[in-house]
Amino acid sequence: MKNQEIAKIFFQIADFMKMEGIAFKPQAYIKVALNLESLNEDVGEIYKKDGLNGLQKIPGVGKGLAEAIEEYLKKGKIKTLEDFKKKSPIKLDQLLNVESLGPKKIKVLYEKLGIKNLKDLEKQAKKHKIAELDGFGEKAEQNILQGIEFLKTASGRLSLGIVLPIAREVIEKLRLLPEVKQISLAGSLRRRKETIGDADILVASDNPKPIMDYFIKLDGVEKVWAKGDTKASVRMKMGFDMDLRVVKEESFGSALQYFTGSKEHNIATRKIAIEQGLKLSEYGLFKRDKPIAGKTEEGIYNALGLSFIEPELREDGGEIDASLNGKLPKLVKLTDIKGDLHCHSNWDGGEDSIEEMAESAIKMGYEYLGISDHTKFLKIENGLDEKQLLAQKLEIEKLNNLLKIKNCKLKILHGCECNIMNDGSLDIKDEVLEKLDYVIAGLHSSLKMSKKEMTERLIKAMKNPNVDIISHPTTRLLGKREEAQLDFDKILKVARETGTILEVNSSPERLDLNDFYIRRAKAEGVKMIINTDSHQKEQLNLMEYGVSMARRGWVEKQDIINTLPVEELLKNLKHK
DNA sequence: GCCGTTTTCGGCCCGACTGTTTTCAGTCG
Repeated sequence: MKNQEIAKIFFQIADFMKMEGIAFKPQAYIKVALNLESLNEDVGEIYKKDGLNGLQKIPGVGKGLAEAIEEYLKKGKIKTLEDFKKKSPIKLDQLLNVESLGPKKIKVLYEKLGIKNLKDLEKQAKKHKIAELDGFGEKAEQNILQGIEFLKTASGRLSLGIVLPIAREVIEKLRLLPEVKQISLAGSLRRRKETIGDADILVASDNPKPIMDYFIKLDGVEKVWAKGDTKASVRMKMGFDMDLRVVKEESFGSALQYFTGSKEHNIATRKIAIEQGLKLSEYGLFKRDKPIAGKTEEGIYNALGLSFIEPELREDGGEIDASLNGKLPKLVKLTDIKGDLHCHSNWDGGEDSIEEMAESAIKMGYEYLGISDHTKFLKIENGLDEKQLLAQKLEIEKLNNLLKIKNCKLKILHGCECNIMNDGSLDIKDEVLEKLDYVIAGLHSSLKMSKKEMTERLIKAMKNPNVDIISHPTTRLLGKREEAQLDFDKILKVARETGTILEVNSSPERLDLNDFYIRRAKAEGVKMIINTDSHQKEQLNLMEYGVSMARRGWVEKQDIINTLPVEELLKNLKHK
């Protein structure tokens, strides 16, 4: 898929143009780059099918950019970018990562000091050459040096699982201040993107000063980037930035809408406002200069003729049209989840016993808990063999009897997470798999196979009548391991035909399937299950992350089988 | 560079904060 490559080039061209002071064109490139990034179809395929005309059907693509895409498809490069690079040897994408540097300043740094890359930048800053320049100063030089340090220590975005709990802690502390009338997460965190650049928090108050003062002195704060009357930005010790913004209560809804984004969603909603002769900003929705909405987000959307759009959908991925036409999905909720089928016990080296896991599940109000320990191929995880699985079955029957006597509604289901071998066979004999309540199969080894081999391997496993669920289908580890090469269209087709359920793995380091694949799976009518892959009882709480991904994938309750009561759930499995 | 039932030309979302500019440009979101 060339989409991402072309998007990257368009972003680079836009940056060079900004550096040259070219107006408006950069936005045109950026818009198309964003659209390409989120496009489900391969531009190469579009071009093959419908040529330049097909390309021009992509929003924002006109004649010029269609030809640029064609040029890349044919030659693997785009002359516009090559020319920019020839004209200036600046490593623009590298330098733009430095906080406080933009295209204009980078241009000055190159012209006056010959700075081309991070190394030059650091050298000149340490020699105090930058502070001497017109338009720069001591502060600017310090900020550059700190920006370089940050780039060395942290590599940009952190996972949702790290940032969300910290941001929630900060919110709970701020909420205690008497000046705070309302408070909410905003930005990508509220939209629950899988990785977070910085955490945004919005507060409604008439008296911001004490809030700002308190915020910049919070425990987790390492450095204060900026602090004004209504806005402050700090660096957290955990390696990400947190922004706090305070607005008046009458603007809280419009500010929340604005700061939740995404940027593309905001541009789209503002356009709708403009079409209706209104003006939408973070301060409210205005008709001439009179506010007609702003207190609540619902009020803003409704005044624009839209029904409320859940934050997870606000990516300009069709949610505005769906809202206009009353076609928004009724998203699955955490409280819809009735149980968790991917949990490990101390039988395979997990931390807690089946009984302890069950106790936690009871506390969570679950109707069922599935124990699915690793199987024998995974020696490093103490994988169970056939004999151990049968012994485990007896133990679970015993525990279920005890639960019944205690009048507990929880039922423990017995499964396993068996290993899909290189040839697509499983590491546990079918006659034992048949005796379990359900079977999960997962890829855990030889993850670098070719696309064709990997796809065939997974398809063979899905065709096994004992395999109900495929765990973490793409095997990616966020920020650590690329997803396996798979022909996802084929996988979806076979999943639907065989009734195999795909897992949405809630572990924050996996989030696999991700939102993009989830939406495709739903579109193909493939059923999914949201599991935690818990290796200790506390991890049962990670369910919300998987639910968030599912919501970002436009998924409704009926698409997820563990929203069903236990008898219905079992009926939806291949296992009989 | 794109787009259009107000336009094929003239617009393109909009505001806060910083630093060094004595009135605002650049950056960020």
